[in-house]
Amino acid sequence: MKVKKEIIDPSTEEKIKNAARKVFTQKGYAGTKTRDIAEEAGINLALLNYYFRSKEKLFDIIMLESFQEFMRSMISVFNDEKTSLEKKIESMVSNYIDLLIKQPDIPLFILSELRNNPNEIVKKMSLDNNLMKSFFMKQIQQAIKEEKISDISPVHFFMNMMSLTVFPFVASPMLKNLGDLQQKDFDKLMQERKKLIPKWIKATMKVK
Amino acid sequence: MKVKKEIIDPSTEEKIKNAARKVFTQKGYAGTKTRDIAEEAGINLALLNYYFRSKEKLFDIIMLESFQEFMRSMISVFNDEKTSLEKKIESMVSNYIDLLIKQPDIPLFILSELRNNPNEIVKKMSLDNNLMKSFFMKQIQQAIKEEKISDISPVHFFMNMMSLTVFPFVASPMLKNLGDLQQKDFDKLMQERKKLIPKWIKATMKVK
DNA sequence: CATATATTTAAACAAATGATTAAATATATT
DNA sequence: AATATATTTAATCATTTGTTTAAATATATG
Repeated sequence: MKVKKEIIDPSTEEKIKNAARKVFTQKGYAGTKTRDIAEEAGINLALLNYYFRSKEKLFDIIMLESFQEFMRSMISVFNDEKTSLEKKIESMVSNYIDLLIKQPDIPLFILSELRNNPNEIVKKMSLDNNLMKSFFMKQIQQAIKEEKISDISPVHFFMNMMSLTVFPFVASPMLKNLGDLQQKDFDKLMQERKKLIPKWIKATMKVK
Repeated sequence: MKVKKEIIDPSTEEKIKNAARKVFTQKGYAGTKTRDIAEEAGINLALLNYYFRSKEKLFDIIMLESFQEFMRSMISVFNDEKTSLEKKIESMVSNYIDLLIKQPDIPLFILSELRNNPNEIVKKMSLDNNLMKSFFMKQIQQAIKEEKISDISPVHFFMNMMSLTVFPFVASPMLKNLGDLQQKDFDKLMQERKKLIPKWIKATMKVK
């Protein structure tokens, strides 16, 4: 084992990461075999350990990246001091649905892995970006003060926004079955929700 | 291996099932080792196979029961022809939140296992209880016709109800971190939602 | 009580799985 | 070109893991 390579072949390393992202996301950490990743990447099994030392270290990298991607849309929007509360909700929902149509199984991957592991990554990310102290939360508190929206814990509104946006993707296998929907029908509903969810959120915010 | 026992000891069998339910729900199928279950149940490893033949068969039993429990609240409420649409929403949400406070990790268990397996159980259950043909859906369609609620696919309303109710539990590890909440705070919010969600749903139903 | 049947146990097996090794090949450096 | 370094490969290892076996113990039945 060399400590470090002076020159890396990005192609092989990337092939492994891409394969790992795909397989881990589909099957979870425990359900993924290193041989699955090697096969998916079209590389020799030993290369996985050569480039990433262990299954766990590779997983940590993939999880960190997935989590960052999942949070990125939110964070940039939340801390923008120029946009109104309404605009924030609109762009958050729209950004998320676009992301989720492209990568529908990121949330379930993150949430199901989080279940077991009080993951370091999440703790770190949460500290770095304390939601409760974001400009978004200040705007909600201000709107409550001005009696523009109802006096309910702002966390409810955040939960509602995430729930309405993310849950349909998390539950899509069940919802498709229960609702008798094809993928095409499902995607159409999700597109509709881009415009509907902001309206719904605003309506709920006025409920006493 | 005997084909069938004439007399079974319900105590041992139940111990295994209870342990299996706990471990499978926490760690998922792939993450669960038969030895984990045996240890949790306080029984000899071989008894698992003696009573249930294999890990997979035991899992199928647990999954079926969990799924049935998850659907039961919904189905009985949905097909009741005596209650109004409003009352249905209220009792559904309230039933679900009570269930989820007691068993918070059932939904994530079901959804994460469903991700891989286009499970037979779900297909069967869905056929038996076609949501789209339930009395609940007829009531929504009727309300749309009478212009009491907005003309949007009824599936949206169903999604919204499930999202607002179930998602906070599925995402609780993340929400607790992001929202800086203790378990106590979280439970309090969920109790508040029992009354809030029905109001929110009704508000969204009038959004054009 | 004697015998059959059911349950439990410790030990072992076979396959799967994460990781390593040493040799072979490719690539860079002088 | 010669040498050093990096990458790739096939084979192997050590553990883990689901399952089975055969013997021991408990329980029921006649």
